[in-house]
Amino acid sequence: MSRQESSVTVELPDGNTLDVPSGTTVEGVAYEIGPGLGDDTVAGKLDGELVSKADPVYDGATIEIVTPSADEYLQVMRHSAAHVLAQAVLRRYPDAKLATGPPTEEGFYYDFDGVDVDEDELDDLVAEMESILEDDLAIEREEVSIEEARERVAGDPYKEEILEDLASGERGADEDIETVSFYSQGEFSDLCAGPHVASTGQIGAVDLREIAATNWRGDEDEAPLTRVYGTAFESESDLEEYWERKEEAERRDHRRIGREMDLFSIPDHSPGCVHFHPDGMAIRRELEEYIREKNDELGYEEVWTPELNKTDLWKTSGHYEHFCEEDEMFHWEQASARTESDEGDEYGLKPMNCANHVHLYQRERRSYRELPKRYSEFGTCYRNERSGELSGMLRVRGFTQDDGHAFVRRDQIQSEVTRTLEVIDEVLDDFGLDVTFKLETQPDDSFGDDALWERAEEDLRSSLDALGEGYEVEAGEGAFYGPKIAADAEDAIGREWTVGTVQLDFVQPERFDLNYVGEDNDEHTPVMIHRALLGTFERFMGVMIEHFAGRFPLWLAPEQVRVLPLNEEVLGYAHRLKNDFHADGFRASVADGDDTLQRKIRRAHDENVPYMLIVGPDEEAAGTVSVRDRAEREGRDVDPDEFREHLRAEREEKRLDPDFLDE
RNA sequence: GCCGGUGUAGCUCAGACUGGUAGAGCGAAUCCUUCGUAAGGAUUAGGCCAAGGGUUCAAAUCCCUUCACCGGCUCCA
Repeated sequence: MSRQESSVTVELPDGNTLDVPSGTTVEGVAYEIGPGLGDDTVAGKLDGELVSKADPVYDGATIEIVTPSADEYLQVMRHSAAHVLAQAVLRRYPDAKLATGPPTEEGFYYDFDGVDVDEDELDDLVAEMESILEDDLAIEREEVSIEEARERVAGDPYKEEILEDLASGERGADEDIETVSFYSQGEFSDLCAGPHVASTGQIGAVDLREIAATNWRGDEDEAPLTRVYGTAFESESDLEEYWERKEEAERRDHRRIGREMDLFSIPDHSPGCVHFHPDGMAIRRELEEYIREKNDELGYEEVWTPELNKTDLWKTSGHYEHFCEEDEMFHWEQASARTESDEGDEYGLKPMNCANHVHLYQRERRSYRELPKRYSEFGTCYRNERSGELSGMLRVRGFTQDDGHAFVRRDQIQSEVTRTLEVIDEVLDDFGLDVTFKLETQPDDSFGDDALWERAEEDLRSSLDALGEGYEVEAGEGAFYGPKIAADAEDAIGREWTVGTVQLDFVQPERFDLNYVGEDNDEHTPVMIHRALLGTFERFMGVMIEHFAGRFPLWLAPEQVRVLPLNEEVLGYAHRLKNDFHADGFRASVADGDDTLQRKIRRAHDENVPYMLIVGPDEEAAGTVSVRDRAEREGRDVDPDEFREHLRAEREEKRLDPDFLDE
């Protein structure tokens, strides 16, 4: 292929290539393809990166044209909406200093200094923004020299900083930069790489969500800023739909449902520590039993080790150093007045279970024939998470992991990890959860040498490949002792939470000097695999509550069947039915208060009971029941034995929704 | 931890700006009602207004401190 100085070649999404004169912009390429496309061009993507339509293309780039029908359009529009917000804020607060205002997954935000708004004023700001949209101001791009840009941003400390970073090539700029771009609309102008829509009128609908505080560059030591969150959509109806989704997320909030269904509480006297109420514990017990079965299948031996250890243990393992750096370990010197010794011993609450399992491994001399040696434990750990991090059951200080450690030979790593991943996949599938695997690699504060890390990451990669489900890589997110695979489940609000994990650890076996006697009669160092299928019972239950919105599958439901007697005459029949369910291990009750039937039904629905059995004199006489499920379906003249048999199957197969009344 | 907000009955919230006897709905208890597929009626009980300090003749209300929670930032299972 001959390539001249004056032309560049770009690759189009369909795989074809196009030669255009050097310096041609994204928009120029679009016109080259077709005038209609050119007219529609809003922005472009060069090698996947969103750029302005005025950006020149470069040789070898893969180019995509962003038009109003593209997914990226929303992002562009929201970026423009952020500018409109800044413009509106400046109209009301002329002295405000602008920091940054990017689009986000859900909308956009803009950070300001010198703005003191409260939630009540958001409506006024929205009105101001809407008037800017109505004015349909043209959004214009301007390329200016660094020198001129300096003059323009003079007195705006944050913009000055951004500009200087750009000028010195620090913020991702790969070449010397001579010019920067400004975007302006009406009296407003902002240093910005773009891209943007052509005019403010093209932003369909905007709204502001909330005010939050942040710091310049997200750094606590930097200046505090006020962040205003908003969102924008192409139409009012899309915006309304968005708010409905937010409301749905709020209705599903596990803290709200947990209180309403009386599942758990986190009292002020133990922040970050979940108290499981009887109904919440019923769910946890099911989860525990389920995981025990899985652990049995995987060949784990269940153990229990204490929460309290001397910190010496954690100093050997490296946890002490790691956790104390962030002040995350609960530890103290225990005064020893009784022994009159000068110094007390230092104790701590375990932040992880692994060191205790190492002790169990280490107690005996191990042969290669014993490996993999696997210990599992529902171990309760404590970490002193910073107060601002705590969040219901999802982020806590005291938590119980469905933990397990496998001590393996190097040649066993891949099959062991793959098998564990398969089971995690299977487990999360039983809950109907979408899961994404992430490979998290060596962090900055890692222990152990790089060659070990490389090898460990390679092992995990090949296990993930063997699983064949695809995965994402998160660089630098691994544990300090080894890389890990995180199984992330998505909650109702679209947040992803790490539930299961598999972590490789070459470091602790060395620090504890673990070994086994190999076939060759020499000592070898085993590798530790840390893993959890659900992660922690606390977090997993929180995710479950939101995922099911409190409408748990039969096997997890705190109350599975409620018998609703029509009147006092049939109380005896109702209780006999309930006792039959109890005999089958079901959680069942009789609504024997003096409420009306309608009221009893209403309550059972409010409490998300999967099945209601309504019985009156007719049913008693016929020896039948009337079944109603929480999806408001009804079935009359049902044989109770047949129903119970169905229930056993529904429970056993962990079906997600009551299906006795399915057609 | 940082920035902002909130804390009143078991729950959801009025009352606070402008200091002057603490309110409602739901829930609970009791009684009436004995009911056929999402709220029958009446009565009663429930609060050291998060905790501590201050201002004042007087504080749920104004000020300060602490604690907890919520939303972000940052950090993690």
